[in-house]
Amino acid sequence: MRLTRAAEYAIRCVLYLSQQARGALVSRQEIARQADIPPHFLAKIAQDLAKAGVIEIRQGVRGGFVLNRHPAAINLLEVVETMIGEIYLNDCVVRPLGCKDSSNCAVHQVWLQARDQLRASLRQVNFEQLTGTSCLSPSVVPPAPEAPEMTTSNCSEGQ
Amino acid sequence: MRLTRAAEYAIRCVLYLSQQARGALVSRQEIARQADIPPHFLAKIAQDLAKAGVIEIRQGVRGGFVLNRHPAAINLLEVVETMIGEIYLNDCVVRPLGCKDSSNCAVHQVWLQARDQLRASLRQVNFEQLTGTSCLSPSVVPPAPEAPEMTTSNCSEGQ
DNA sequence: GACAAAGAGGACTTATTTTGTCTTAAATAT
DNA sequence: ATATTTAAGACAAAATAAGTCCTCTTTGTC
Repeated sequence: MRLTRAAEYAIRCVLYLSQQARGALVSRQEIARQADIPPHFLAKIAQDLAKAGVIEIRQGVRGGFVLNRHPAAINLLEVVETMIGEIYLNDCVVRPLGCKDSSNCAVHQVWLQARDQLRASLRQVNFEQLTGTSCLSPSVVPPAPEAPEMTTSNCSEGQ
Repeated sequence: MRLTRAAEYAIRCVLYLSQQARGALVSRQEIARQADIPPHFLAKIAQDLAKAGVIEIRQGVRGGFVLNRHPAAINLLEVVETMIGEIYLNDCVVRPLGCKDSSNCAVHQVWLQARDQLRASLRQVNFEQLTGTSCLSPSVVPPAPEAPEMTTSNCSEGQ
């Protein structure tokens, strides 16, 4: 019942890109370092994000990732579902054939509605909104101010 | 991001008991058979449900499980969280220490709200409401009418 | 054109969680 | 007493998630 790391990392990656100058190209290494994502894992995640049209990948010597759209045009649900597929909370929802008559099954209905509600919530939030005050905000993460307690603590993480 | 089988089974178990006469004692074997739950797995699940005060377990020759409260007094959230612990959708929510200032982190807030919404939805539903028309309803599951297509198809399952 | 830097793509490994089984012990009705 | 039924917990298998590695391709620079 938890978000996967891959989805977490994807959020952080897009968030970091959203905080850069519009159209800025950022290397994988930089993002990996700043957002605390295993570099090779980030490579995979980026590929998925690129397929979904969220970012553009530039190969070659001065390669890296660029945000493909304005942060306001990317919502949280899209990034999450790019990584984990369409959200569904139990099998009954995704395989209605298991129910003889899903539309009449009360249990089914509850989960279906909960899922829709969750998806709607995430869809409402875009990355422009998130850039304001996130734990990855420019004022918080960069090189390292004076390391008050924890060194690489980002939000949407915790450990 | 999915409900575990254990939680699914717990829902089916409580649902089945809710559909019996008030205070009826049902053997583990019967529940396992009717609700299509691996018998030994059901034993563990029942223990958790008993600890949570949802059911009572009677040992010995004519042993089995009894619903401890009226179905209207048991909500879906309680059964689910008995099995999987308190719902949280990402680590940031449960470990706010990972954020330097969680209350200001926009990402954190979104997930927190989504979680609360989900929990509220599940809390609103009790098992009296669910007994009406579920795929485990008495008219659907019992011995086996004439087996139209699928033999053991319950709701809140699918495969 | 050759070289070096950076990402693509996929195979592979490890870790973690979930699911399920089995075995021995305890309770209880008859 | 005995047979039945669950308790409790160790153990095994399977599934999923997380992470790493290796080879290939792309592209800027000299």
